[in-house]
Amino acid sequence: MTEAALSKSEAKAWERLARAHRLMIQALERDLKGAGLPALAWHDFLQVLAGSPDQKLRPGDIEAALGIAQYNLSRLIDRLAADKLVSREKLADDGRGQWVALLPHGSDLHARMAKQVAATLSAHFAAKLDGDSAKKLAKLLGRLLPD
Amino acid sequence: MTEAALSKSEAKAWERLARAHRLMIQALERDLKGAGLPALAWHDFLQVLAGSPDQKLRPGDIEAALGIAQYNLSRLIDRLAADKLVSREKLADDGRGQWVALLPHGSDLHARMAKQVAATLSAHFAAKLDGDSAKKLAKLLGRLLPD
DNA sequence: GCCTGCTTGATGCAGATGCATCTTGTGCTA
DNA sequence: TAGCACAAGATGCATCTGCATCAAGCAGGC
Repeated sequence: MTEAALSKSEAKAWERLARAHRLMIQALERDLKGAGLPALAWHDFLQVLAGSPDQKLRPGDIEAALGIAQYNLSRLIDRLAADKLVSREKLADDGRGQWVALLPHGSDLHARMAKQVAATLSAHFAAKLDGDSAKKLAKLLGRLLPD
Repeated sequence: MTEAALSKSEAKAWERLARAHRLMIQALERDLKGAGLPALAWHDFLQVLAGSPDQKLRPGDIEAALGIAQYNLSRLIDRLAADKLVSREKLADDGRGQWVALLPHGSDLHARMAKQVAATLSAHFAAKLDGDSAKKLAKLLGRLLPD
């Protein structure tokens, strides 16, 4: 950190990115709650599991996919498991590890949540991006990501 | 919420937006902590105050500017006030209201935090946007915001 | 086999957030 | 001016997050 001049447009881009993100998150949480569904974090978690080949993953993989902390994930699994949405299965060949597997009830819930999330994204996000704006936006945002 | 089909690029745009935001927030919090500075929320709060004409604002204005909840802001002010960064001043003409005013110590802290935030944004955000990408990105994101 | 170090996941505790509700003060209206 | 609705903030309580640390299992060298 020697000198760190941010141009006007760079500062504005970050400001708007943060603001757009906050507004969308608020809309998503509001609509989920309005539909009597759990918080967005549960959707994201279930989504990752549902998208995996065998409907089950190691905690470390979920952690990486969601970008959340280990201790945080551990307790998130606790809560989902308490609701019979997922199950923990001990690994056969490594006594430390476990699989987190999606249960039918969890699959159901994911479907309902995904539908609501898609509806909110459609109404408050996609609807504001005409033509190929979404594609352009995705491309620009891609530069900010690793790889 | 009848039918809510999201196109591939729309879904990808949102996914990347969320991911880029998360990574930047993590970098910002990490670097602030590494520099022995408070959390990003304090920076944003101080920033709003520092940018106001008289270095003081009504809680409602801060709430709107930051997009955070009233009860949340109330306690955030508690913490900043406890550190002598801001002061609460009773309104003369309305016994319910108050001004939240920036104190010298708060102004100092804001300057240091802003410097660190700019450094992190510069290194992890701006550095990845060449040419007029930042401007294009800001423009696209602008469509997602109200007004 | 046994010590050492590493990996996986859990947990006690403090701080932050969300939610509902309460308190205090204003202004309007009858 | 008494009553009532409404606005501005604060607060009790439950949940969630962050941090440090811990327990259990594994792997490698000796």
